[in-house]
Amino acid sequence: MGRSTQSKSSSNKPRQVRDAEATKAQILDAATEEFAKHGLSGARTEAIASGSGVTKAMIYYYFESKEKLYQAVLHRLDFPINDMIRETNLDNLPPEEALKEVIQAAIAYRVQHPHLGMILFQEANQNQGKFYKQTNWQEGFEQVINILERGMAEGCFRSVDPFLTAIHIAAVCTFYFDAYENLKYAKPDLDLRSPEMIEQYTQQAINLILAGVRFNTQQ
Amino acid sequence: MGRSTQSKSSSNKPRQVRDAEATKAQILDAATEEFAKHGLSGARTEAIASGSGVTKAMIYYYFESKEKLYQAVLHRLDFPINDMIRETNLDNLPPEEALKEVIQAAIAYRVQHPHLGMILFQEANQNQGKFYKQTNWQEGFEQVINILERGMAEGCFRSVDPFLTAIHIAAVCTFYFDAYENLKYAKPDLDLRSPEMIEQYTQQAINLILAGVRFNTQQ
DNA sequence: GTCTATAATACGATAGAC
DNA sequence: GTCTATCGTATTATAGAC
Repeated sequence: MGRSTQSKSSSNKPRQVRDAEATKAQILDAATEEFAKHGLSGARTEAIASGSGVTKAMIYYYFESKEKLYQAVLHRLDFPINDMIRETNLDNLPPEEALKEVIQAAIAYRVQHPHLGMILFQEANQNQGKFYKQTNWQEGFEQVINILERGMAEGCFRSVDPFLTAIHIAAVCTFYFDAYENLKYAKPDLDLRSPEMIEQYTQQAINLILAGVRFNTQQ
Repeated sequence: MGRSTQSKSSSNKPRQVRDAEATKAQILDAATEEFAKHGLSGARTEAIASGSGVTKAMIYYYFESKEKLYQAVLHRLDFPINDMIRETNLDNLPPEEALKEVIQAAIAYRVQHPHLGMILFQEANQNQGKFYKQTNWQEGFEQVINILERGMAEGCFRSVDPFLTAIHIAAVCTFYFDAYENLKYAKPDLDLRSPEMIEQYTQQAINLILAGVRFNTQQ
């Protein structure tokens, strides 16, 4: 039957205000959420329109087509995290510290961009990463691999496969958010998105990964 | 424009063979793949029909509606892994061994059911776990938590939050498969689905998790 | 049990007024 | 820059022949 469009607390702001950048941003926000939920093919332009408080026609006015809008969403999510990671100047930190920083940054970014993970999964499974290729997500990945290799060379990390271990680290940083709606049923009394839980989750992730890669002779 | 239906190597078997169970199974197989890619709302009944080599009408004949078919798919994926885990009789194994067995079983199950992860993610994000609640996935989760608690009590695991650590273990066991289509671009020369890579991935996962939770005084 | 044909609606995209 | 109205097609679901 198709899902009920119409929904969402369609922002009842008086539109007709002619602010191009604001409108574009509203569309992108709503589109990000819609594409995360349903992927490129499953997303409904009407849902994006009502979610952003504008009409469908605006989407085509600014973005030409659903596919172009999708690419714009991907592109907007692309760079900030790499910048974040670059800023902390990881090469100057000892490998353990660098790894901790990356994990913290990745999780913090995920808190700010809750839809990122599902967008990437939709992209992988629906479009076989066709659009993903055009993005720069690889970069963050390479960073982690570098840290792992440096840690092994310096003797503070045990011998691991850096590529597979980087995948595992990415897994730990993203799964919590992507599976949230299912996980919440396991502990109905807990608010998994509260700052306290996120903080605990971050700590547990760091502890697990660092203990997992550390070369343990002493202690 | 919608995506191009029509596709898929529509099994050119001569139909009209009247084998109810076989037809149902074919529909469920194709539906599993389609729902994994597009979720409940995004899935196209025509794609499921052509993917299973029958007509749309058959889907409604056997499953009444798209939503009922979706629930049937979820239900079919539900039990086997819990059985698998139960069979190995984890309570009789030392915690480290038990954890290793669970990780191996989970990954092996994922190899056999490549669409499981995305189905669960779609379910979480598209339907807020509405249908997930009716399944028994919690059970496997509890098993891992039990092992972790037992390991801590016996002093072979360090002090971890068992719930969050179980989430991290689940993450490591599923992310590799769910992100496959994106990950493959990072190492184009590698076949991430080859038995050798899966074996390496499994070993790395076990090593990382065990090292991550082990209480390390010696060695 | 399986198919073809079709009804009813949903959806992507555009035209044209303001 | 924004809206309403609408076109053409895609899609769910059903009716009815075989």
